[in-house]
Order: sequence, then C-alpha cells, then structure tokens
Amino acid sequence: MRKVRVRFAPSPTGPLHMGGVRTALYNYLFAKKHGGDFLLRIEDTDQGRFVPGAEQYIIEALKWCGIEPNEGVGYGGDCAPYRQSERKPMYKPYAEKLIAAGWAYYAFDTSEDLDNIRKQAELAKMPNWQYNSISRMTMKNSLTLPVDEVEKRLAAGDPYVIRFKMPRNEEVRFQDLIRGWVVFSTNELDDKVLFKSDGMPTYHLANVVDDMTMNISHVIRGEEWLPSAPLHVLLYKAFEWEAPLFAHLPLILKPDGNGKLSKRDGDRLGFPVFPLEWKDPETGAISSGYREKGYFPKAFINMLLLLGWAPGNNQEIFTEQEMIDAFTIERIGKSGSKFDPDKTRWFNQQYLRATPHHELAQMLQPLLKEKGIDVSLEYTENVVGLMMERAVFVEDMLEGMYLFQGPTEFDAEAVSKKWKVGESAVIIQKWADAMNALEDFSFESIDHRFKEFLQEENLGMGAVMPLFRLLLTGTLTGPAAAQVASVIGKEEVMKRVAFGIEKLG
RNA sequence: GGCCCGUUCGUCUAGGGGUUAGGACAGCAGAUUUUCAUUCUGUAAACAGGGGUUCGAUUCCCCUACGGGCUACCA
Repeated sequence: MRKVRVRFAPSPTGPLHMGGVRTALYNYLFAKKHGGDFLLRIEDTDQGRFVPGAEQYIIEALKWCGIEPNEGVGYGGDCAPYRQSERKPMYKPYAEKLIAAGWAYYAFDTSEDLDNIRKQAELAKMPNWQYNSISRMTMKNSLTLPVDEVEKRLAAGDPYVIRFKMPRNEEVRFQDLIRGWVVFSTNELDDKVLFKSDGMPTYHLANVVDDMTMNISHVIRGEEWLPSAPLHVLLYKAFEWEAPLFAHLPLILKPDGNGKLSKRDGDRLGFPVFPLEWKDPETGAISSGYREKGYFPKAFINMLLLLGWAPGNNQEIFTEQEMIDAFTIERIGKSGSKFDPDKTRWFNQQYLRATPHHELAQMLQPLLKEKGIDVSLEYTENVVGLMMERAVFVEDMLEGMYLFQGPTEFDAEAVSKKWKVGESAVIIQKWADAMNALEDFSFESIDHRFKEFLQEENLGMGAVMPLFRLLLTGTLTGPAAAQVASVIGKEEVMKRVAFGIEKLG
C-alpha cells in the first residue's frame, strides 16, 4: 500500500460548516492512524464565489478543533503552493495533454448559447439537456469544426473551454470504501468542462491533477461528490495515473424534517452549525459558533466523531488517541445522520465534568472579571467544586452569583411561603450565633453543628434550612446551604444573615 | 424527470440467517437529596412494505414506497 496521504480541500466560499469539520476529522484520524499525512488544500478556482476571510476562518476553525494539517495552506510543505489559484499555470498543460490524447476537446459555445439550448429543450419537454457524447456533434467545437477554423479561433483568442470527451457505451466502476462497488454508465455522464474560459480549471481537473501531484492515496469527501466520481476515475485513466481510493461520506441532516443541515436550521432551532462565529463580510450578519457558545472543542469533535461512525462497542467518550486507534473507514455508516443538539450538549457536560477544578477555575475567572468580580483562583476553584455538577457550560457556573455577592432582593414567592415575620428571625439568629462560635468553618463542621442545633432546639430540617438558604442566596434552589456558607466564609454569612433579618423582619 | 446512494426505537447507533434485537441522548416513573441540579433504579420505544431464497429472515436477493445527493464555464 502506498503511503497514506489524505487531504481536506474546502472552497473559501464562506465559513466551514460542521459537516466539513467532520470530513476533515475523518481524514485527520485516518492519516494519524496510518502514520500518514493530512493536508489542507484550498480550492479557490471560482473567483466569483471567493469570500474574504473564509480561508482564514477555515484554518482557524481546524486549529480550534485540534485537527491541524501537517501540510498545506498556512503550513507549507513539499507540494506548495496549496492554493489552487496559485497553481493556476499548472493546469492548462494537463488539459492540453488530454486533448492531444483524444480525451478532450476545445468547445467554443458561449454560456449564452448553452442557456438558449437548455431553454429550448425545456420548451420541447426535454428538461435535461446535456453537452454529451451525442449532442456535442451538433455544437461548435474542435470535433465538429474544420481544423483550420479551430486554429484560427484559437489564434484569434476566441474564448473557449476544454471539455472532457466522455466515451460512449462504457461502464465505469470503482469500489467505494464505504459503499462497495458503484457502477455508472458513461452514457449518462456529460462532457464536463475541465478548463474554463477565464483560464482557470474547474474543480474536476484541478482536483484530480492536485490529488495526483500531491500524491494523495485516499480521497475521503462528502457524498455530494459521488456523482462526479466516475468522471474523476476516467480522468485518472486518461492521464494513466493510479487513482486514489475513494470514500464518500454520508451527509449530516437537519434535526427535524428532511434535507441536509443548513445555516438556516441553526438559526431556526437555536444551535450553531459552524465551529466559530462568523460575520458575513457583505451583510454583516452573524452566525453563531460552537466556540463562542462555550463548547469544548473536544466535546464538539467527539460528537462529530459519533455522527456517522460507531466503534462497534458502546464507548462514547474518546480521547484523541482513542479516536485514532479505533477509527476505521469501514465502520462509517452508509446513511445520513440527523444532527442532535441535545446530545451535543450532553457531550459538553461530560467533558466539563472530566475537566480538573483548577482548569475550570481558570476558564471561569475571565468570565467573572467581565462581571467586575475579582476573586482569587483558590476561591474560584471552590466555586467550581460547588457549581460544576449543575453546569453544561463553564458559563453556567455563573448562575451562582450569590457566591460572590449577597442578595439584595429575595424571591418574593419563597419569602411568602417560608418566612414568618417575627418568628423566623429568631430561629435564624440563634443558628447564626451557633455558627459564629465555630472555629472550623468547613462544610462538614457546619453540617455537623447544624444537626446538633436541630436536636438542641428540637426542630426539623425544613424549619431552618430553607430560611438559611433564603438569606444566603435569595432563592430556594441551588447547592446545599452549608456548602455555600463554607465557601463564602463566616464573616460574609454573618453579614448576610444580619441583612436578611433586617430586611425581612 | 433522469442517474446514483440510502432505510434498525423520536434521534445517534450496535447486531446479524435461529437474539428477551443491545447501548446512548431525549421522554416518562420512582428512589436519594431541606430545594434545584446531580446520582441511582425502573419504564416505554425500532428492524419501511411486498415478494422470493431458506427448515427458519430484521439479517441474503428482487420490487415498491419513502428519504437524500447530483443533474452549471459552483465547489
């Protein structure tokens, strides 16, 4: 087997969709598993669709996801350049080689000509007109025009394209690594343009030439390319090159209804479809990103891994090395997968819980600073210990703002339900005095003293705890009140109790 | 329309000629928790339909239905 070299080859026409990230991931894992190379090639042969910033976005997004190429745009390598626009001069000789070998021809029909023919055909109820092995004989090309006229046109600089001369009555078959044998009849394929009149190759030519010259061993790409795979196979044959192995990935579908996942679905259902936030340079419209929403890149990747691939056992959480070890193309599913935002959240929760407290504290601190709260890392770590089990995102731990500042208001419903003017204050004051006498203000110590206190006073849990919590936090929900007390410290507890009694009476 | 690809719980999936068709997310119900969350336990939930092949098919083959992709001088 030749050395594994795979590529991810997006077009810089906008932000990278999560489906693209998954394609990149599978390529990356496959390369790593086989000690191969993973390259990033930018396919920018369509100047009309170029979007500024898109290329940078792609590079940054892959970096954030931790699936970095070891060769390609932004990384360099022996096959540079990796941007097709910079490889422009390379392609024409290949197209000419094809013409010389009888695999391609010049065509002089303009876009307008073709549009007209298609319109006419539609009117005649032949909705699917193609420039193919039959119709080409009625068109203006180097197959139908006299040789001297062709030369004259070429010399005069008439615009032309180069088309592939699709053979007639042949079967193209190739073995897709995911689907098995796939068979096409050349009679259904058209004479695709390989080289455009603007001097640029089309995707098909550029892709095949680059894959060959970059020594790509496996082409792992989206299913939308399956219909053009036979053309690519034929191109390799025409060039007398060894074709890479193909694997066509099923698509990611929208969570509800039918069809492939699109930007609109994210807006509509409230989840990102892009790894990073993207601002459209034309409209200024913002599309949300997983990074900005507070997802861990590893959780995002782990989710993507399992969307269309399964290890065969019940493992769901994978380290990068485990992914690399377990990944095989054969275990990629054949059918499209509906994206599940809920499960994505679940993955994030799993990763959050697996993250050490001090790391979470480091992530939480900047968020606190934004809110004007400056506390020590040690203190933040205590907060994390208290809040992490109820959080899906780091940001969720901010819900316990009472860990940083005492309540100024009290939940009205809770007050009317639990607080009895005159009575409650007396009990709470007693309990506060008991706490005040405590040397050790750890959770265990407070908890222990609390139980004693209940015995001494002959009171039930429910008679004191909710009141205490209310004064501490202003609400009736959250972590154990004694734990909150321990984190904020004795002095603060006393302050809050005093404030509460004062305020509620 | 044509061509190609696909179809196991609501969703992601495991499985594979004889299984109580397994797991996870989401759902529901209980337990624990002063509360919320967590956790635990339990529960409901699937082989698209029809023909073959076979002693036996969810598994293999065919057809239909449904879904998806492609059908540009876009990738």
